[in-house]
Parts: sequence; C-alpha cells; structure tokens
Amino acid sequence: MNERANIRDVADLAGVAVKTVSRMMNGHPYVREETREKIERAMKELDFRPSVAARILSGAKSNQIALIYDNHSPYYMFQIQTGCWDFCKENGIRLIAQPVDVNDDDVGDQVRGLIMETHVDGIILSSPVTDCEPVLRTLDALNIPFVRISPGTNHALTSSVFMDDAQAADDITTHLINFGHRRIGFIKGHGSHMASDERMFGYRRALDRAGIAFEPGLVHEGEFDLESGIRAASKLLSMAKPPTAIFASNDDMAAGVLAVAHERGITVPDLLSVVGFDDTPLARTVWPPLTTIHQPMADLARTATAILVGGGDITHTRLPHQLIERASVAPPKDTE
Amino acid sequence: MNERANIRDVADLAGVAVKTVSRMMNGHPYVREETREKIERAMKELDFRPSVAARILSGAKSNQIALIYDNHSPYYMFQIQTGCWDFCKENGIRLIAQPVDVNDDDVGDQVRGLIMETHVDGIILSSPVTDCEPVLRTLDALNIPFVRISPGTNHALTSSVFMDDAQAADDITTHLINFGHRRIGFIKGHGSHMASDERMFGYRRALDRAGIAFEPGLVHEGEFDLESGIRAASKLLSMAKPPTAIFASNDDMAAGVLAVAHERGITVPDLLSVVGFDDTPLARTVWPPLTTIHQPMADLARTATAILVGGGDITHTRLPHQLIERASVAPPKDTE
DNA sequence: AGCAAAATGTCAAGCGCTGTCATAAAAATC
DNA sequence: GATTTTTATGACAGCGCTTGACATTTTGCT
Repeated sequence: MNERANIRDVADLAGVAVKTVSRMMNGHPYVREETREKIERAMKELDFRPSVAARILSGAKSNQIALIYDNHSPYYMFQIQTGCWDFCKENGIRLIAQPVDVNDDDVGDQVRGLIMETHVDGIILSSPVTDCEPVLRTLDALNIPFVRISPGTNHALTSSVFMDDAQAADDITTHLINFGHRRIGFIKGHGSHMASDERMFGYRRALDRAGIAFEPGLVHEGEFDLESGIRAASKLLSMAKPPTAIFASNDDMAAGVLAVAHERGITVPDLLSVVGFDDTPLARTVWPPLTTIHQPMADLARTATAILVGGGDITHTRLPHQLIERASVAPPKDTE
Repeated sequence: MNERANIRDVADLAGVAVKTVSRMMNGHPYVREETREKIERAMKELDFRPSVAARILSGAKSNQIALIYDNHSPYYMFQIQTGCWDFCKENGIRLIAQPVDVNDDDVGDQVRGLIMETHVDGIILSSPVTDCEPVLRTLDALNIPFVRISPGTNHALTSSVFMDDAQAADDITTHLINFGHRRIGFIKGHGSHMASDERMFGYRRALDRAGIAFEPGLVHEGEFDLESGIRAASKLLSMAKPPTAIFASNDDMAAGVLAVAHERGITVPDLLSVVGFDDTPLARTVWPPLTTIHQPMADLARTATAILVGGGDITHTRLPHQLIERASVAPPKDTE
C-alpha cells in the first residue's frame, strides 16, 4: 500500500522545485541534462505517475482523445480501435473509445458531456457518426479539433481520411466484367452510410464504361448484414433471368449470397460469381473464400489519429484500397 | 463559445450555496426536494457538467472504471465491450476500454499507469488478462476493486462471472454421441486461455461417461483461429480412420474444419459432423450453419460491471450456456 | 412557544499540477 | 570587468471540486 507519490515528492527527492519537474515532464526547453536525469531517477524510484486529473484541472492538455463511433460491425470497430490505439500507445496518449447511437435524440448532448467531463483534446469520428448533424454541431460549438474517418458529407469541414469507395467498387465490378459477366447483381449497403451510395456509383460507372445498360431490377437494398444479403440474393436468384455474378456491398451480405447459393445447389463460382467488400476475416472463412476489396481500416484510423494529434492544417488523406482475388469468381457459364 | 459553467455559477443561479449543490450532486441526505429541483433547473440552464478532473482531484470517486482486455477475437471483444457499456451508460459511469498485451514485459506497469493516471474506481478484467500474474499483482498492490470475466485460476481471489465451459463442452460432446458418433475429433484452444483446458476436460468427461475410450490421436492443438482449424482438420481428416465428427473449441476453428471438408469434397453433415463453440455470427454465416454453444458474453460483461459497481462482497456468478442446434450435425454414415 | 431534527450556509483547506512572473546562474557581448 | 542576454530554476496563485467543522436558519412536533 505504498502511498501515491506526487510531483512534490519527486521534486523533494530530486532536490529541485516542483516547477522544474513539471517543466521536465512537459518537454520544456531550459532544463539541464543533469537535472533531467536527477528527476528521472527520482521518478523511477517513487514510481511516479502524473495525475491526468490534476493536469487537466490546471489547464493543460489532457493528452486524451476520444474515438466516437456507432457501428455494429464488430470487425470494423475492432480494426478502427486497433489503429487508433496503436498510435496512441506509441505516443503516450490515452484513448477513450465511446460508442453512441446516432439515432438517440441526445447524441449531441452525450458527446458534449463526454468532452466537458473528460476534457479530451480532440475527437476522432468514425462512420456513420462522421455525418451525424447533432454531433457535428456540438463539436463545432465546442471548438474542439476533430478528424473524420470516411466521412460522407461536408468534406471541407475538417481533416479526414478515407478511401475511394467509388473507385474500389468500380474496380471490382470491372473485375467481374473482365471475366465476361454482363448481368451483375448489386446489393446496396445501409442507407445511413454514405459509402453505400459511393459504392453504387462505382458499380454503375464501371457498367457504363463497359457499355452495359444499367438494370434497376438487378439492384437490391441491403443493410450490411447476413440476413439482408440472404433476402436480396433470394430475389436476385429467383429472377427469370438471374445474374451470373453478384456484387455485395460488404462481405457479410456476400456470405448471405453464398448461403442462398448453397441452399439452392448453385455452385460458386462455377454457376455464380460472388464478390464482397471490406476484406473482413469472414471473406477468408466462408467457402469459397471471397474475392473482395481490402479496406485499410486500421490504417485509416491510425492516420486519422496521427493527423489529430499532429494538429496542423486541414488535410484530406486518401488511402489506397486493394482488390483481393480469391476463389469466388469465375467466367460465366453460357447457359442461354 | 459559451464559457464553461462551474459549480459556483450553478449555485449562484439557483440562489443556494456551493456546498448545497455539491451535496445534491453527491446524493447526500438533507437536501429538500424543492431545492434539488431548483438546482437541477439551474444546471440544465447553464448546461453544467461537473469536471471529472476536479472531482477526482478533490478525492471523490471518479465514476470511471476500466475494462482491460487482450483478446484478438473482434466479436468476443465487441460483445464484452457492449455488455459493459450498456450498464455504464444506464448508470452514468464512464468506461475506459484498454487493450493490453499480456506478453509485454511491462503489462503490470501499464496497468499501474492506467489506474494512477485516470483514477478509475475499479477494473474489469476479461480473459486472458484474468490470469495474467503481473496484472493481478499490480491490482492487488494498488488495492483497487476488480472483477474478472471467466477467470481460469484463483477463483477465490475476487468476484467473478463465468460460464461452465467444461459442462458446455460435455453437453455438446454428448450431443454428438447421442447422434451415434463414437470417433469424435477435438481441436483444442489456445494454451493461454484457461477455458481451453476446461473444454477439453468436458470433452473427455462426456466420452468417459459414454464408455468411449479417449484417443490422443484425435486431439489437436489449435489457436482459436481459422488457420489452426484448417491445420488440425487436415491432420484429422487424413487419418487412416478419420473421425466422423469434429468438435472445435471455437467457431473460427470449426469454420476451418468446414473449409477443409469442402475442399476435399466431404459433405457436411452427411459425411462429417462439425460443432463449434461460442455462437459467434460466424456460426450462422458459414455453410452449413454450425451447431455450437452459445456463450452469453455480453451478459457476462454486464453482470461483471454490475458487480463491480455495486461493491459488496466477493461473489461468483455462473451464467447459463445454451446448446444451439443448427445444420452441421447428423448421424454418422456407416462406412466401415 | 419551545425544542429537536432537518436543511442550508460560511469558511478554509486541499487534491496535483501548470501558468505567470520573478530571480539566479551561466554565457555572450563590448 | 561590467553589462546585457540567454538559460535554468524557484515562488506562488489558482484550476473546479469536495470535505469537514461549525454556525445558522427552517421545519415539524409536542
């Protein structure tokens, strides 16, 4: 039950003034190497840890930032958290991960509370909180720096990091087209994610470029989960003239397509090609493993954190995606 | 840019003394209902949020707790976090989720830092940090309350919540036996998780009870991930006399088994029954959907949080598991 | 009216740190 | 060698809140 050592104890033991210890901790100039070492030794000996609370109270930076998210995909969140945490750990910053519900009437209030109570220095917003008006307004009113990961709107507002969803969707659609597919079903993502529209846009653009007419009947709304993938696939595969390939806006829905195909005895990829998006572990876990787009989630988060902590001007950073070929795509069978 | 309101502002506006506001916030007796309301109104009007920092500094509880974990299963962590968060949100407690690496030489130190810097009131440990000696020692030295989720050792040490891994493994093994299986392969989990041994124990107990001799060749080590499941399954299915059923210690490894079976044209469940453990979304996503054990992760976490916050004596709470039957089990084919 | 219990107020101290301003020591300048 | 400048350190107040010791006022009951 060793008593908690405070800065005074350190100062006493090192034989210097409290202020000097403070200077040393905060990397001020004007601290002699010799003194620094003396203090360091004292700190070690007392196992001293500065109290964040005291620090905050006296008006300094808290060295804490918050990650605010509302995403029901465990894997996505895991990656995002990991990316942020990595950076924070390396830089001695405390990260407070805070889930919210963008549909709560008082999200704005919750965020306000978080900021005022914890005195975080900055905020990272992950989709779809990136586009949640009440939150954005609160942040703005509080004048606290924040950066957004994959925002869908208002790009100019703050720094952001993102990938090119449209291009990625274009890429993978083109991939399918290159295999000879002309009837490509598309399962759209959840409406609240701006990325959904982007991906759809990319899909259409690829079609256009290849001179394939867009057919609304080949598009179904999904919600980024297995069940909606199943529903959409059922409809798609029950068509008089079903698609020879299906592009699902994320891997979960693609898994749903696979399930339906299995059930109906439609072998993948021989009779039906399937592609997903995100490259979650799921993509490698299902059978056959999915061709998909690798979204660099952890990288996005890491970069966002670095930008936030680094301060500086507003920047917009695009990170590259990657087409991952696995075993779920093959040329269409000519069964006309 | 409204100035941050402090307790004095509230007191002034409400026409009471600062002390009274403090009394009211901290739930002291001797505050009239009428006064309470007056203060509440003032708080609302000023949008007052007490500074956690100031509060902590003056020796009060911080109303913050930390969840410490080191688990590389996104879904598991997501559930655990969700459980903790739900409770915290309802009870106005701030949760600080903190990942660590149990193999770091300075885990103990990191945890010590976390506690001393943030002044958290208590800690929740999730497996496998539950059994990480350095952390346990630190917590003990700091004399801070903590509760553990599914600890593997030292049950008496602190409060804990857990499920009966051995019984669950026994149940699912018995399930297989009841279907007529006699040669049941087992893929063990990662050595650092105590649950791995428990599950193995349950497997053996079920075998024993059914009078089936334990065969070491039917057991392989895994690491709770897809790849190790694939490796183990490859060995198991290459045996001269392969098992007719495989019990993988978690769903990911079971998915690995499925992948190998697919590749070799062994249809599941006709030619091979497969069961998993945990009931992650994966279990429903793969084909065929897996029979598995539902582990009430979010409930475990929620309960743990409630116990921690509630204070009180050391308690040990067992939460029930559940056998989830899906489509991956059938009677063995007599191919002798 | 009289009295205990309940409700509120006053005041001072202190939690652990950092900011401002002042001062001392060392180095640079003439 | 005296003066200015730079570098290094110290003294002290104060951040927003809680707490404790008491003093005072209000309330509810006989």
